[in-house]
Amino acid sequence: MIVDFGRNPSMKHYHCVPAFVSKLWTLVEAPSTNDLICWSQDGCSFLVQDEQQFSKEVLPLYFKHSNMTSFVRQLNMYGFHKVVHMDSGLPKSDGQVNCVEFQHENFQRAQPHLLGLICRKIIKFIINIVQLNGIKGCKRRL
Amino acid sequence: MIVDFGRNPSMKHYHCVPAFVSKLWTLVEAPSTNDLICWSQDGCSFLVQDEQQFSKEVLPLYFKHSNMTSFVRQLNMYGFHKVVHMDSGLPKSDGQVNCVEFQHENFQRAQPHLLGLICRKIIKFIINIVQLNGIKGCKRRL
Amino acid sequence: MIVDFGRNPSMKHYHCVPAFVSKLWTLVEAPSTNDLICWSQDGCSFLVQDEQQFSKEVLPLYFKHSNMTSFVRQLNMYGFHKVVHMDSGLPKSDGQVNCVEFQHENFQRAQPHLLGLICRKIIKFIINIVQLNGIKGCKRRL
DNA sequence: AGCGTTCTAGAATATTCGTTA
DNA sequence: CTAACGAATATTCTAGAACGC
Repeated sequence: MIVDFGRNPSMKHYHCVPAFVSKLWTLVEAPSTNDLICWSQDGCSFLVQDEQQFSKEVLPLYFKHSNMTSFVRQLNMYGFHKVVHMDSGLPKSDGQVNCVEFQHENFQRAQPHLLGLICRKIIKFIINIVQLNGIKGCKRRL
Repeated sequence: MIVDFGRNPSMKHYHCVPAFVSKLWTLVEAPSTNDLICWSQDGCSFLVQDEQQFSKEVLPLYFKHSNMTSFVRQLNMYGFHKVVHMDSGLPKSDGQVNCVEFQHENFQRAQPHLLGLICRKIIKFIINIVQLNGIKGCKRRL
Repeated sequence: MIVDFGRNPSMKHYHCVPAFVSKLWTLVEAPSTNDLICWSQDGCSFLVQDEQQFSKEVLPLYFKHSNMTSFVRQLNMYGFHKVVHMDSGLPKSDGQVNCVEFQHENFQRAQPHLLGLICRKIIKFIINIVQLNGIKGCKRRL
């Protein structure tokens, strides 16, 4: 397995590592955004320091949106879990920024070889009414 | 059903008309881009005059991409069909721009009340291996 | 039915109108925060002009949190729907702030008598007749 | 027992890439 | 050859579920 540590978000992603996971790794590693997103001290999780600035400035560099909620939906989709802090939900004192932490057992600093183990949860089923382009009709119209 | 024909892309679209169809209508109607996308003469189809310029300049104003292929995929998804021209496939002479034409029986000039009849083809099925967070385990970790 | 239009968030809420709905009405009506949350032009929906500033400055005045996601969860819980705009998700030009719009058929300007019709969705929980510890296990770990 | 807050998941559309007919 | 489709991930809006009050 190969992981690309390219400096810009246009790096390739390889077949064993989903695009999201590859981008996330690059994102957390990137020194230029370490003030907004970085590894935790022990390297077993990552921190987003200022959710609002992060979503508006960093997310669109890697994804087609700037919504923290979409980012979190993807994290959950890949099995990441929020690390809940004792003071979450409490009002912040002045100048204190919020801090969000997420964790996945196979997403750890200096352990890129584990990334291939992170997989997306598959949607269980979908249905139903298929709009047929004229059931007996031709599939091509001139 | 209500469709908003507002002049700018910030107008709403309502639940009976899918976002794509609502955007497409606005796009074809918009006078500012009539040189790139417009109704055909009889109003039963629409034309894209310069595929390249259209995809790079117009699409990102309405969608999260600038790829003609993604636009076409959506058109097919909603039951639109390409109108094949006699000279398609022939080499273009200098200065002649390509022209693409698409059609849907419920997408016609001055007939917005038909838009609600245009519906997306539903994906027929999806499968499979669900990553279980520990089958017997909890769904939430703190 | 009585609705309290009190100026401060400590107003009472009355039995026919849930606390959340009562607070929401007060919030939208309040002139002091009209730059962040207000009625739409036709009075059939309400707008949040700057999601980030709104969540940090206004929400904690009325609720025990400052998270937009919690606010939205409540809105959905009471049957409100987001009104999707055509340009949603597209990159904003300079100085252009995001705008979120929500709607409920019984939440309209100058129609407080309708508020009593807004009710919370009932939780559709499944009763586990037999407590199957070890099989279904706990759903949360501490 | 019901409401409020939080974390996670469901469900539908959107985007991409590759294949089919 | 190419229009149309399959299939997977991505993004969005809404709902499920746990827990505290």
